[in-house]
Amino acid sequence: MRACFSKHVRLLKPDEFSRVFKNPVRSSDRYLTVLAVARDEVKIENSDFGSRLGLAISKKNAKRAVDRNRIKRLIRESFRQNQQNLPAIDLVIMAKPGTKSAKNQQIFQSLEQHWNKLAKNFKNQDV
RNA sequence: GAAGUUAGCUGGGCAAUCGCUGUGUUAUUUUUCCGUGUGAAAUCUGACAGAGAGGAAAGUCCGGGCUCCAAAGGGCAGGGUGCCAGGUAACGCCUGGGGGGUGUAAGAACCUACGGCUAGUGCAGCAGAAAGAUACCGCCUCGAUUUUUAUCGGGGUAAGGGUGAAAUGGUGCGGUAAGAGCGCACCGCGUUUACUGGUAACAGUGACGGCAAGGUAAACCCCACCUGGAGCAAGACCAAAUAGAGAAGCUGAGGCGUUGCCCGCGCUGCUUCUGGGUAGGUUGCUUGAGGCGUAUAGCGAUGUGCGUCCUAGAUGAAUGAUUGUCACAACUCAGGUUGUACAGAACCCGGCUUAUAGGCUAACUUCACCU
RNA sequence: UGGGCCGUCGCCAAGCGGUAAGGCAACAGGUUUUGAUCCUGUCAUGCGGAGGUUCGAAUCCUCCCGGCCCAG
Repeated sequence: MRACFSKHVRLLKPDEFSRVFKNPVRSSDRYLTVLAVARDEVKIENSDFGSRLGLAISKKNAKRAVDRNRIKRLIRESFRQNQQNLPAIDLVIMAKPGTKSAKNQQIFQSLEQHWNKLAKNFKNQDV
């Protein structure tokens, strides 16, 4: 699988977002909160397997547009590199107030921990 | 060379790897249409080529284009601007000039909401006699009482005192009962007037007025000029749906839209109940009052001619990440370590305002040195 | 992205050119055996910030800062 990031691996519609917010598995640390839900079986039949990503970076937590853009880009980059390790889930990532002052490497480390944690969780559920 | 002032430009560079979003070419997957040409259209995934944040993209404070409302029409109301001339698509912007003010070692510079209180109305707490036509103290004079002092009453007076942010031109001389532009000289003042210069604002000179009662228009207002409303979530197209149906009620001088109101104009029956049901996509969307170079007119803003270039177009929202190296800054004996301003397009332009590390250039002023 | 509104004490607020009302809360005192209620007093703490107009700005004007609402 290629490490690409195009439209069909993102959450696009309000319905998809609200489905994640409704009943999520949480994973959070001081920088980010990750919400995850297993994907619908029916929809998976039509498209390819894999996880999908949605971002929710509020103006409250990162006031400047530059910061918001930076956070989103870092999350996408990390997701792109790690998506082959993830199960078929929908993710929503939210920023916390401390995120904007964190360095790029710190955010990457935080994200990797989240990926590992989620991968373990969902494998256990399947078993 | 140093310091200062002003104006303009720039906004880290290069390389490697992995990605993202448009465009073009090409291959491929799937679908649809005509109907069977290896057509047309859409779609998916690759490859290659070339492109991909700003000077403020920001604040949304002005002005325009564009779109709809009648390609906006009349009146009132409302809003805006306010020395003069020019520039511009337009402006509350810019350029040049005038008046006023600030400031420096330097008249280098900088700032300026700068029409009209003699059209009318209003306002000025406290203090003060008085804040708009004024006599508290004081000064002078007349009358009465009185030996005088003094007291009371009538009148004149704004020179002096005191209050205030502000008190009716200033100084001197004359003049007077005391005073007063009452008169004169100088200075100041001016919807007065003549001449000169200037397109004009205005400036200068002379004469005249005797100063006419002040301040405040970012107070109402008056004058002159400008101004229709809403905004790309405008609007257009495609598909679904609001449908259609039934019942009841209301009115035709009605309802809806167009601006706050009145006209005018356009569309049209309206309301409630029953029942049923929802989904978005495409376009607008980037070639423009465009950039660059050059010639030319102009003090300048800017205009004109010629040549040349095509340079983001996202939509849960692309323009990135990592590494190396160079540049700069801070720390450090060195090795090295850390950091690199303000900040992210959303229909597009012209301004203004605010934020901004560092670097570069030019002009002017003063000082120092050399010839 | 566009359009609109608001900042006055810890909270709710009036005032809109002339010394910034009032209520709640807080604090102190009184009443009471104690507490609540009630009474009296205090509240130097405030007009979001910076300029300007004015003799004088919370109020008028300009520019910023912060917050809220509406439009798919």
